[in-house]
Amino acid sequence: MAKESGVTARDVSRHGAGRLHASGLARLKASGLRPTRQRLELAGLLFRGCDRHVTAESLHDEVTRAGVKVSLATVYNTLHQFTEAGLLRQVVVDAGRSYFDTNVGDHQHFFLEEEGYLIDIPGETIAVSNVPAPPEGLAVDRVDVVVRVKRA
Amino acid sequence: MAKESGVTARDVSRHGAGRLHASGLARLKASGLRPTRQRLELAGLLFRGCDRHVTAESLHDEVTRAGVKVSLATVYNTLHQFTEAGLLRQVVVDAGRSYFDTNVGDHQHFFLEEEGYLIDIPGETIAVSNVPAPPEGLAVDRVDVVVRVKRA
DNA sequence: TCATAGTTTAGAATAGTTCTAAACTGTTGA
DNA sequence: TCAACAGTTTAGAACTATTCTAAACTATGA
Repeated sequence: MAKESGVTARDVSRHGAGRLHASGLARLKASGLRPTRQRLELAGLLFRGCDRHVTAESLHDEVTRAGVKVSLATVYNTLHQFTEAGLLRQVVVDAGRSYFDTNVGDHQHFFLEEEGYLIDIPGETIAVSNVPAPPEGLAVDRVDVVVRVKRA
Repeated sequence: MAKESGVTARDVSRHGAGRLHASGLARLKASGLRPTRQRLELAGLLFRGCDRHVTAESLHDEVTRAGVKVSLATVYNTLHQFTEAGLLRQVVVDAGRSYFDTNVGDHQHFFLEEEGYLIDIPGETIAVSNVPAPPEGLAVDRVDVVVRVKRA
């Protein structure tokens, strides 16, 4: 048999829950993260195409429900590593729980507090103007806009 | 001796750490909150004029350092009651810790993550335009802007 | 002054997250 | 191919911020 690279077709079919696509593996490699079973499964769920908002717990539930065993600690580690690598963006809308967004482009959010639910607002949509210069010695890192909404 | 109202001059001089001003007492009364020693002390610290940003812990430290004994649970209760009453506004900038702002008017914030430090940006300064209509069944409650800054 | 409803509190409990150290696994080089 | 090693995962402990509980306390109105 040919030399095995880190992840084989056998691995994929054996742990197929989170459809491995090129993008998951490619993203991991590009970030210098070893393509382990756990990271591939999580990447498979996160990057399967549509933009997603997850919490550590929601993602852990999801991967578990898919029949894959990944510890909650690993989910936390992975979310942070992916964020570090620029594959995810952390969204702060709730003191007490962290959300991660697979859309890392410039955009903002609607946040439905009652349900802990986020909806993307494309970056070109909202315009924030006249942001004042920050005090001496500080530089703007990012401008976050959260449109808090309620059931009408 | 004349009938004592809830809070006497004696109370004030005895527990004087947080200079009782009309505004603290008046605010409590207007909100239907009993002017207890604890609430008056906390109101005294919070509403002494300048706008302030506190966390439960920072306020608890402050009141404790002032030589006044108030439990942390009471600080939490009080911050929430004041918020409920519209005397404070809760600011979400950090998943994991809640900030409360004595400025309840329309305004936004600089947030220095490294130090957990907030700076007000007056309401008229920043303009947020083209906020899209929220999805069917939802109504905009508030638009929060957080300008995250770093030491340059 | 008394009764009562509202308030405070210590300490236990909880939620979300991070840490630890031991077991495991992907990768590399021979 | 395989040993060795660095990187990874994990269970469970630990930690932080916060909320809960139930008993003691206090402001208020009669």
